[in-house]
Amino acid sequence: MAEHTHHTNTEQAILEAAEREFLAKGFEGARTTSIARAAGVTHAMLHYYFRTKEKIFERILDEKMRLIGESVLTAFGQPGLPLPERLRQGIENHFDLLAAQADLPRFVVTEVFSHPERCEVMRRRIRRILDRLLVDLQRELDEAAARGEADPVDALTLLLDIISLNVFSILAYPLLAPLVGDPEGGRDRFFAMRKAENVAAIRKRILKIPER
Amino acid sequence: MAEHTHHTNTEQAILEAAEREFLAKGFEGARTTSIARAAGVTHAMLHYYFRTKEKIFERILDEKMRLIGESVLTAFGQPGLPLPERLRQGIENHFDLLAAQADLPRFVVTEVFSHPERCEVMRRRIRRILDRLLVDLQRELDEAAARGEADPVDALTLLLDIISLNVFSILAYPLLAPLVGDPEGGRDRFFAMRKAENVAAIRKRILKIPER
DNA sequence: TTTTGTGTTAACAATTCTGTTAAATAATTT
DNA sequence: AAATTATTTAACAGAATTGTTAACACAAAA
Repeated sequence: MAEHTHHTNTEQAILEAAEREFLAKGFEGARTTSIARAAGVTHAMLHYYFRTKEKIFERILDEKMRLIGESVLTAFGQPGLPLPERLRQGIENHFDLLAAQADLPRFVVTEVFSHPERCEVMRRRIRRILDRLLVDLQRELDEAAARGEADPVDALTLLLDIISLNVFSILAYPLLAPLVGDPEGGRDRFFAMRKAENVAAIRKRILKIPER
Repeated sequence: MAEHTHHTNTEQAILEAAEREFLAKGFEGARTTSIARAAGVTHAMLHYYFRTKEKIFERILDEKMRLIGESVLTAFGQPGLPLPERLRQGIENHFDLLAAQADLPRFVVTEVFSHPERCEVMRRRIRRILDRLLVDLQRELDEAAARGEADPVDALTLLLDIISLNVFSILAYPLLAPLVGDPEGGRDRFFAMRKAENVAAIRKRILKIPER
């Protein structure tokens, strides 16, 4: 039998089990009894610490929404490098952050994108982050364009391109992996390929069109 | 009251209601009673025509998986055009097909990506479609590269780039729309912008790097 | 007209799931 | 130590959900 007494932190155990359950099955699919079992506590404990299933879910969802937003900021918010290098690093960081939590994008899609009210919450977070990022990035893009080193591009557009490429790569991995590479090289190989491609695609996106 | 007798096609009514319910709420979230109510039939009729909730769901899911795969094929499977034009048309067709069924990508993500066995089914469909497409497309890409009109690119890689950009645009629309354009121009404006950007990005992806 | 088979209804059975409660146990304070 | 507070348990209540069944209606065939 597992330790059943004196969880110095029952609350934490519940949260961790809940995170796994909700990420794997979504809100509707998750079962509170299953969470309790996985946490090694009685079913009633869930209602003692958090009143309802919804309350537990909100804790998890909030944390994950924060993480998704944060990943964009920490990936791209490093000024001081030359533009191509900054972009390359940003894309790779962003990709790696997502790859480290590969079930996160699917969770956000299923739980946020379909619920307008949750979209609103997420949107406010994103807005704050973009406000910090875009001005800066746009300036760099404009400067590079002025120097004739790059085509003029809208910063938000470019960022959406990056996020599209990265998120879809992670999201669709279970579907795509066997299509692209060897079956046993697997995950790492696939991720390496897609990461490189996403960098290459964005590099070219800002490339100055050669005059004839 | 609605017509309650002699539905010449009760089965169809159930399927249509089920499609709406499953697409909106997913398998776990969907309620058979809710489907019955929406179809205007008794709850027991669902079990008369289809034995279980699962059976109804499979019907819908199969149809939708087919549609997603088909959209790629019908969009890109039109040879005989010059490469850049063929790509532009392919991307736009694919985008439009998805936009016409905007809740489809989310449905596939929630219901397929998280279930390995469903992934396997979907993968076989995709494989068949790609086999028909890729050889042809790769040849065109190679020819263009040989003529010095384009950089050499792997066809599957390019196709994944396109699908990433298009799918994410549709998928994340509820989240992104207010971030990008005016609030009232809304959906059409957002879609038009993203579609144009995706074409532009892929165009540049195959662009030949200018020699200095 | 009787029979037969399909479609339909209403009520119900069985399960599952969330949330509650009262009592027991441990920890903390006084 | 006594009292108070916090945590845990076990049993249960209530609701919702899927699936079943027996009776019924109606059409077409025999």
